[in-house]
Amino acid sequence: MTKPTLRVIADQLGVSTATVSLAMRDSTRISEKMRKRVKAALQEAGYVYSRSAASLRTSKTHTVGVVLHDVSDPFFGALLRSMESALWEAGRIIFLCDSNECRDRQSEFIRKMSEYNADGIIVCPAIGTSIEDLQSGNIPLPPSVLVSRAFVGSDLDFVTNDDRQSAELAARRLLDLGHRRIAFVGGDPTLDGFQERLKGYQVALDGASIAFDSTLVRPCIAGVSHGFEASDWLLELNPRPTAAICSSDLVTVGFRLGLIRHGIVPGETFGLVGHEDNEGASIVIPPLTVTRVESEKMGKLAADMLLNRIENPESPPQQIVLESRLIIRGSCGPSVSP
Amino acid sequence: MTKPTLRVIADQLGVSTATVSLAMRDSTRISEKMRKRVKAALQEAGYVYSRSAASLRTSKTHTVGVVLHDVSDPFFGALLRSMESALWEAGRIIFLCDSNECRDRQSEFIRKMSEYNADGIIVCPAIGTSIEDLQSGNIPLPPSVLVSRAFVGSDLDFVTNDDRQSAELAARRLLDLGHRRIAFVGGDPTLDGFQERLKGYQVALDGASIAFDSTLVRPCIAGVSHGFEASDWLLELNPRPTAAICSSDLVTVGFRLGLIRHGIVPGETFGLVGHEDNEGASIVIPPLTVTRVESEKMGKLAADMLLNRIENPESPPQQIVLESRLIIRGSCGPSVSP
DNA sequence: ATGCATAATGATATCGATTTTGGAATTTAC
DNA sequence: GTAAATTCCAAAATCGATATCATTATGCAT
Repeated sequence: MTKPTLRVIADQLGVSTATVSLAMRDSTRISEKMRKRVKAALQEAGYVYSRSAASLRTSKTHTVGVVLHDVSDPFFGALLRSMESALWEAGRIIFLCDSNECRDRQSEFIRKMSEYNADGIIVCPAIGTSIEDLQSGNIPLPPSVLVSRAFVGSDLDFVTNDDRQSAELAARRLLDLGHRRIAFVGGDPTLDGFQERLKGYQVALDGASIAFDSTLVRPCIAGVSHGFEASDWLLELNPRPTAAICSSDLVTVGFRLGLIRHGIVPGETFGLVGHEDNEGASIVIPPLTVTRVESEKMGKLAADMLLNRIENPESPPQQIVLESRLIIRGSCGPSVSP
Repeated sequence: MTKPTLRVIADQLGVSTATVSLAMRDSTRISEKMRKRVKAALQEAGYVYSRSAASLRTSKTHTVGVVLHDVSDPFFGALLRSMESALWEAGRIIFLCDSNECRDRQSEFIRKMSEYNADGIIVCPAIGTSIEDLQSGNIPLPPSVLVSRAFVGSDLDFVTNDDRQSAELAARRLLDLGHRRIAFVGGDPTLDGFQERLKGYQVALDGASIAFDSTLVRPCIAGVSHGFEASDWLLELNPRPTAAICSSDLVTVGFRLGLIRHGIVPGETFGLVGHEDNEGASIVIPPLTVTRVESEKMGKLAADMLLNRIENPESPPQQIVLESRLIIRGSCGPSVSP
C-alpha cells in the first residue's frame, strides 16, 4: 500500500529515474515510445507524484494562501469561491485561513505560508492590520495581493471597491428622494473603506448643502446581530433620521429587521440603502436597494493579479478599484417631503 | 533575501545541522544553553522552516484537505468555518476545494491531496459521488471523513444530521396544525439525505393516516433561485398544498419569496418549515420555523473525527448522526381547519 | 566505412530537514 | 585514580523528484 517512487518505476523498467521523470512530464527529450511505456508503468503501479519532493527541488508548490476574516459571510463566501475557482483553473490549490478578524491568527498564517513556501497570498486584512504586517519583516514572505480591503496610497497590489463612490451614490439617491437626515451605519472606522465611504457620504451631503452631523454615524461590526442592535441606536436620535445607508448585507439585513421590530418600515416610512448585494439583499421584502460590489469579479481579478505577480515579481504595483453601481429596489422607498 | 537554511545557521554557530534541528524543536537531548543560542540565531537570521524538506523526510504535512460543493452557501460557510477553526487549533492548515457539485473536480482534488500528502481529507460529497470515488482505487488516498452528506450503511467515517428525524418533526408539526396536503420541496433524490428526509416525511404522514402522494414531492438544487422557481410548481398543484417542508435555508428562502409573489403568505395562508437554520432563516419576516442543523457542532465533530482517524488509522469506523431540533417561529403559521 | 550531428537516456549532485549511530567530553561511581 | 555512565553533539544516510552533464545510440552524408 505504500506509494511507489520514481526509483521503483525506473528499476522496474530498467531505466533511470531521470527518464521516468522526464517522460512523466512529457518532455520532448524522451521518445514517444518510452513515454508511453513509462506512463503505462506509472499508471499500473498506482504511482503518486510527490509534491514535497518536487517542491523541495524546484521551490515551487503551486499553492496559494487565502486569508479572509469571515468565510461564513456570504459576500466573502462568494469572493472566496471565485478566487478558488480561478486559481484552480490556473492549476493552483489554496490554503485557507479564516482569521476571524484576529491579526495574530492572520500573521501566523502568513508566516506559515512562508514555511509551506506558497507561491503567493491573497489577503483581506483583518481590522487593525498595518502595512508592515503584510510586508517582509525579518522573514521573507510570498508575494501578496489584498482583496476587498485595501490600503489606499500604499504600493501594495490590491483589488477593492470604490467605497467612496458607492456611499456617495447611496446617499445621493436618498437625498434625491427628499431625505435630509441620513444615518451612516456599519463598518469599522479603522478601515480605509470606512473612511472612504464616509467621504463619499459627506460629498453627497455637501452637494445638497447639508451639514455633516457626526452623531448620525454609527460604526458596527459586520453581522446581522450587530446591525440589529444598531436599530436601537437609531431610535434614540432626535430628530430621528428618515433614512440610512448601511455598510454590508449582513448589517443591512439586521438593521432592517430591527427597524421593523420598532415599527419602522423600510421602503415605506424609512429609506434604506445597503451595500454589497449578495443574495441576502434580495431575499427580504421589500428587496434592498444597494450599491453593488461584484464579488465574483473582484475575486477573479485578485486571483489573476496574484498569478501575474507570481509570474512577474518585479512588475510595478497593480491596483484596481472597481466601480460601484446603484441597484434600485424597494427599500429606499418613495420620495418624502422634507 | 533568500531564506537561510539550517545548514547556514549551523555553520554560523559552528555546530551541526542536527544540533540546530533538535534545538529548534526543543529536544531534551540538547542543552538548555545551546538551545537558547540556536533559537537566538534562528530568530536573528530570519530563519523560515521548510515544510517541503521536513515533510519529504517525515511524510507528515500537517495539512488537511476540505472539499465542499458550495462555499458561498452560508450553511457550508459556517460548517467550513468551524472545521477550519478546529483544525487550526490542532496545528493543521487546510487545503480548500469548492467542487461546485462537480465530481471530477472533487476526484481531482482528492488525488491532489494524495500528491500533496495531506494528512487527511474532509469531504461533503458532490451529488452522484459513489463510495468508490472516496476509497483508494489504484492509488493510495489520505484517510477521509464525510461531513453533512453521508452514505448510510457504509463503513466510512462520517458526521451527518438525522435527516429522517428532521423531516418527520417538520411534517408532524404541520400535521398537528391541521395541514393535510404538505409539499416536500428541495434536495437531490440521489442523495441519501433526501431519501432519509422522504422517509421521515412518510412516517409522519403514516402517523396521521395520510397517504403519501408523490406528486407533492419536488426536488430542486440548493439555491435561492431554484427555491423561487419551485413556487411556480406549487401553484399548478390541485388541490394546492397548504404547507411545505423545504430542504435547506437557501431553497426555503427562495421558495418563500416565490410564494409571496403569488400572494401566498407563509405564516398566514401557508405553513412553511425550513431546514438548517443558518442566519438566512431568521432574517425574513415572519422568521422561519426550521429543523435546525448545528453546523458549528457538525464541523467541530468532523474535524475531531478526522484528527482521531489520523492518529489512529486502524480504529473502527466512526459515525455520528446529529439529532435535529424543531425551532418554532412564525412561518409554519397558526392552526388551520382541514 | 568513416565522421559527425542529433536524439535518447544514464549517473549523479542537489534541495533542506530529520534521524540514527556513534564518538568525545563531562560527570558520577567506587 | 580508573571505570562507567551520562550528556552533548557531529557525521552521514535518508526522503523523492529534478536538472545538469555525460554518455551511448541513431541517422545521414561523404
